[in-house]
Amino acid sequence: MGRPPCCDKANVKKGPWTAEEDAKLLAYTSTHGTGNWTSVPQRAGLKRCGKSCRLRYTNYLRPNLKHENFTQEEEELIVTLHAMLGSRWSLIANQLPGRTDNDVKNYWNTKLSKKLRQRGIDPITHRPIADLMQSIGTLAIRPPPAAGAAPPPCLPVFHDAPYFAALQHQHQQQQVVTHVDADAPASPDSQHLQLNWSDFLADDAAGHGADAPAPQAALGQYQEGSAPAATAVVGGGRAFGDVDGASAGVGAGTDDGAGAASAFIDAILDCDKEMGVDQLIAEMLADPAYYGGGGGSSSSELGWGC
DNA sequence: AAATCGGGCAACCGCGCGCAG
DNA sequence: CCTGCGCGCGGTTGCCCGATT
Repeated sequence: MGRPPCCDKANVKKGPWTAEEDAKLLAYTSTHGTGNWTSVPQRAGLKRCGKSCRLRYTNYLRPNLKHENFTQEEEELIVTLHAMLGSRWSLIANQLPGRTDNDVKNYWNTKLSKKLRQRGIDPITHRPIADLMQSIGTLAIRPPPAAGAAPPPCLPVFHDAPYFAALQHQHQQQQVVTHVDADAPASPDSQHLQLNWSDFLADDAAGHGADAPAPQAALGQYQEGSAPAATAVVGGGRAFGDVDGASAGVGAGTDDGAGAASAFIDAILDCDKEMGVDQLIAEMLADPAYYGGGGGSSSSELGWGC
């Protein structure tokens, strides 16, 4: 499936770029700009796929790119944004001047995720691994559905009132950890920046509790650009979506049980379109309640870095 | 000194989305 | 409305190089 190759693979060079190729591409883009990438190889005299040219330019040749190591502040920002956005590397990279999505992605995969694991934090959900295991155990003891009932959903069923109540109570104790203090105990403490997603679960319950049709309450708050609602939505969404294993599974719950998880997805998509994610991120980062950069804790106080 | 291993990073691949015809 | 195309994204691969045995 998918679109056909953008170029004749038999006649294009692959593999590492040479200095000569770099010079040709740079010379072309500096005089003609980066318009139609498919025509760039031919015009620049390169036997490369246009896609390859674009990648080389954006990840390596583009002006103002930083090639030095990531700073402590950048590390913290990446972890914070990953907790909010997940693996949306281009959005994260947008907040890091001079960094590309590939840079951020590689740095996360090779360094930051390992750092988090070493601190006992799941790099996907940003929650303590011990809490995650406890959550999985709680889900596992849920009674099986009655005969003839719909197949079990991939996600917790939020309109199942007793189950929801128990789950909500449990998650009130759980938090999304966005910062790791290398010198502190692994368990989150009050000094660290934490994102509570139980708030969103509460919104979800209030908005469409036992049999309400749609998660409008939480979604509405998010669309207004409210930092607390938005942050809580993100935290809950990541937690459930990734525990389940794939984002596709988030929407695979029961019809009216989409609840928190689907509200999260809808909210993200709607906000991307309607208000621009950059603006949202800026608002969130400006709020000291959600990111220490606005005041409160400095990098040194957090002790980030190993 | 040679072989092996593992980390880091550049590059590739497949897919979704938006747009124009 | 449908189709094809270009772009951008996230996931993955594979090479390079330093560390270790």
